[in-house]
Amino acid sequence: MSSTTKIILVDDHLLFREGMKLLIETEGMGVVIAEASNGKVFLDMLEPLDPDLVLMDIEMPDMGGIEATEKAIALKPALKILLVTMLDTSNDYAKLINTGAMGCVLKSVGKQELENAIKTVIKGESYFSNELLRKIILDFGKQKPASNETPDFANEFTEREIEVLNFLCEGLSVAEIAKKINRSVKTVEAHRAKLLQKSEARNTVNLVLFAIKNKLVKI
Amino acid sequence: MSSTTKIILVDDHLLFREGMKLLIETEGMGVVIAEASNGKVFLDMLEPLDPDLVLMDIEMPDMGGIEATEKAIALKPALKILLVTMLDTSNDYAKLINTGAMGCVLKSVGKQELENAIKTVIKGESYFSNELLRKIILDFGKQKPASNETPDFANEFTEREIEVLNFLCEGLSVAEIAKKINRSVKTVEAHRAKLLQKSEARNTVNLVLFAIKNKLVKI
DNA sequence: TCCCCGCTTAGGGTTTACCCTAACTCATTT
DNA sequence: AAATGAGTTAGGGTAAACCCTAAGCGGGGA
Repeated sequence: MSSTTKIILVDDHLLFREGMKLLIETEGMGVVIAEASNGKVFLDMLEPLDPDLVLMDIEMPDMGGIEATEKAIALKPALKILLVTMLDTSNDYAKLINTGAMGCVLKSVGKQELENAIKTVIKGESYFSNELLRKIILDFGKQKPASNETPDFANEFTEREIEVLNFLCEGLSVAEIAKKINRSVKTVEAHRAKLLQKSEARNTVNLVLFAIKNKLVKI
Repeated sequence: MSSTTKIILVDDHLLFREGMKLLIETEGMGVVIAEASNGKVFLDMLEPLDPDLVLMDIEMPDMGGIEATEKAIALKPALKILLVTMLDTSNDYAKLINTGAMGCVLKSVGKQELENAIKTVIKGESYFSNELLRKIILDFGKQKPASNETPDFANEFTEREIEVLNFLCEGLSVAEIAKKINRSVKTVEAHRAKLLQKSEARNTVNLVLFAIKNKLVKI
């Protein structure tokens, strides 16, 4: 990799590609050997051209950067792809991490950071813009507390039913639960029957799966 | 919050607390109104002292920073906590995000970044060190593909057993499974019995919970 | 080649789960 | 005061789950 880095640009905006090409080549970051206007065009040129690095936009017609990256990595696992994206609210940024891309920078980065990102990725290390990292972390953080909140279903069950449901989800038998809450086996069975009815489950396994899927219990 | 920021330091190393206190007060970031050597001591002083900000270490004896943060936030949801940690491999950094802490910085940060972090958190925004963000993202990225791989337990079960296990985890009864795979009810029951034995589960619910916890099935 | 062992298959018998019904309590309504 | 309705309690009977035993099949080793 001591020779010039061979780069393919993938972006649906010609102007952006031209600007990037000029920036990359005047700053000596590498040489742009090809350009593609979407993921499909890029995948067709991947085999013959064998680039060192791909700068890939995410929002593109026909095939976006996420899908194109996944398919390209499936073909060439060692290929280094640096995603380039705008920071808006429409994307699921956490998804970027698992595409196989070695990094992701914002379109708003300066040439210094872009050069840094390219060098880092070429070295085989990953590079993600700090702003992007922060956004992913915050999104990630917001999801969890939301899922910790009591879902709608919780209102549909009585206290006893929830108590029994929790024991059932720990794997206890009805007899064991009856002993724990000092009630007859038949009573606990009745509570479970109510739970089955309300959750439209056909048996205890379905009930437990229902509770897990609706996050009524912690496992 | 226009007056001086009241800060509690929580760290088991006296020297670190003294250094931090000196740094905070000479740089005018706030005033350290109390110090605690672990999470328990801190929680006892939280109610009477009512701090604006808590600088909390993670690795501490008796009660660590993660648990202390969760308990403190449960008591005072608006409390601003800035975690301070070393960047090593033993921590599950992704866990930090859901503690309720408003931020996390590394012990290696300079006074400029610390001041920045404190001001950001006091404003009500979150602040996480870039190095830490990067580590979390990388861990997060590594986990996903790993969890898609077949776990160790998978080798312990035969093909038929795995087939039956998957149906059981969908909530099907033994009779339904027997019909699906064109075998006698007794045969399917025998497979389930083997599964129960191998997973040391006492009943089907426990077996399903075992499979879910060990990621043997997708739910 | 024969033996051994694990997988798959299945039956008999006991325990538990599941369904239907129903009494009692208590808060709310008429 | 009587009626209503939901929650908790529990029994009786049937279906399913669960445990023990065992035969047939097929691959690997003495």
